Amino acid sequence: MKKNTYINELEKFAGQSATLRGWVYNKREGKSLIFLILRDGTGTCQCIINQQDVSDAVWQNASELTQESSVAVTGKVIEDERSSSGYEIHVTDVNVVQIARDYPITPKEHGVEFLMENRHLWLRSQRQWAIMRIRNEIIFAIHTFFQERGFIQMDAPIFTGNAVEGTSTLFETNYFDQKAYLTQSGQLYGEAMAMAHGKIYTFGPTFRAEKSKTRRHLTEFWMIEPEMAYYDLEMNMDLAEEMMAFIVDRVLSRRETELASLNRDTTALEKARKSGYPRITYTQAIERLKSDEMRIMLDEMEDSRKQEDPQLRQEMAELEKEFGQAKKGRKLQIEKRLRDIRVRLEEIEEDLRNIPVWRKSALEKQWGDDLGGSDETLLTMQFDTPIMVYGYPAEIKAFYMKRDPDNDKVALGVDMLAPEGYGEIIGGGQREESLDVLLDRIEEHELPIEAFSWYLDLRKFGTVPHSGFGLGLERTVSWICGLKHVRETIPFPRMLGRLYP
RNA sequence: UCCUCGGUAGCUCAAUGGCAGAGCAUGCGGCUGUUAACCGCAGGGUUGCUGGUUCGAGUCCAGCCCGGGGAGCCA
Repeated sequence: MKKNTYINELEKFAGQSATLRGWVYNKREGKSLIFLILRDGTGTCQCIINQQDVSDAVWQNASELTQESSVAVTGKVIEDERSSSGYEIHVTDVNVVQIARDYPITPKEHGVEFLMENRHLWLRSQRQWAIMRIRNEIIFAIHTFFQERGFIQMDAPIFTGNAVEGTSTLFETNYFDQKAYLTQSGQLYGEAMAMAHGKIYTFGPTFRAEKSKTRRHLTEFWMIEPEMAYYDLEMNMDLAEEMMAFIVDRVLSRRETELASLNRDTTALEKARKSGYPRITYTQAIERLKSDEMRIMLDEMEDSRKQEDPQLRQEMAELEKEFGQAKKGRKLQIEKRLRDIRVRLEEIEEDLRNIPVWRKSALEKQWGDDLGGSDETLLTMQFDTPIMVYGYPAEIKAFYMKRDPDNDKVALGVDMLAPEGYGEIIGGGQREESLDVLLDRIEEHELPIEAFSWYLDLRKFGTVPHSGFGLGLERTVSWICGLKHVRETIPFPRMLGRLYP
């Protein structure tokens, strides 16, 4: 096959003839002109077929093309503002590879259920394309960040013999007639690997069998877990925020086009591209939640939703009145706006139901309670960058977390919370390095000590202070892309009730 | 598991308990350097399933199935 020319390198071929191979994204047809929007994986480009410039056979080929038909198009590359890529092809030849019949995803609007059933095809659309390229950039940034700092990537096993923290619900499998679980965290293995290499990170899938149906949950998601010997909590937090700032900076500088095509407001991201995120203790977080300022913020939220509702309803009534005598184009506009208003009204209704619950959860919070999703959202609303909350009550944290030497009730754990309501994207902390303390903790948590024999060896043979954290890839992608749901951040999401495609 | 909203044409959605509709998509015809192109015509329905109330059910009631959002739990 002749060498391909890709749409994202068309500027090199300006004025020359080139052959693009790809798929028909859309087609507009006239009497003697066909406008083809071709996509090839690197971008989209408008191709113009003028009946006067091509043979009858080529014209015939072009008119038979349908959405998502595969095709090779040859023509002259011309700079033109009217094309999405800045260049267009004045076509001289069209070679059809396959004509696609009845492609289900039209360039119109579709519902979530339909799109999820067609995820294998949905991935081809502009928006999903942009998200996957940003996901890739984030993955590349993570590897670059750690590799440049001397971290070794080592992966933890996916089959494990025991439930690590004893709390989560895990997927159980039959491992040659023995019970095995799909990993919920590679951390304990990460600790072993850090004792061999100093600084390591794992990058792999993680599984949770919890029946969570929310925009932040998947049953299978990817987690990055660095683990470092001779690192305390503060060094751990420094690393976490440097990594996050590095990721954000990379995406902002290298995926501008993709962010723009997602309509992502980058002003919020700009503030996160440099490290120095606010750090507050768990105790300060509780104080904030119980404060007068929080109560006022919630009251204001409630009032603004209550005001917005009648305004939207009035606008809706006016639009519906106008609809009858509106022209076609205006009708489409009105329908779009009406849909947006309905979605917003549902959100308002839900917020108004939830705000009293959030208020109760926040204002009645006691030291020792865990922070819920709404508490995290309320806290992050007071900042415009990610924040780190550290020093949690030891009782609500895992057995391996080291306690504050100055306060036995406090564990040296840290969570990073993303702004704009995206919630926890990092969870981690300093690990307990003392054998005797760990033995006590395992007993307190009533965990089977046999399963942790190898883990305890790490404390017997040259134990050192060490720390690490877990970064949730999909939540990070979701925040950076400004998405409403993590299901769009992974090619084939696995969620409650979703195993196809 | 619980709370909450929903399921009508291939898709997105309308329809006071009273003749099931529109736009898009598809097919045919027309028109245009078009940008979700536009204009005309046509085909397209077990209103998620089962039962009940009623002269009459897409609409009301009960149960079930499927989906959205949230709680708990978490990244």
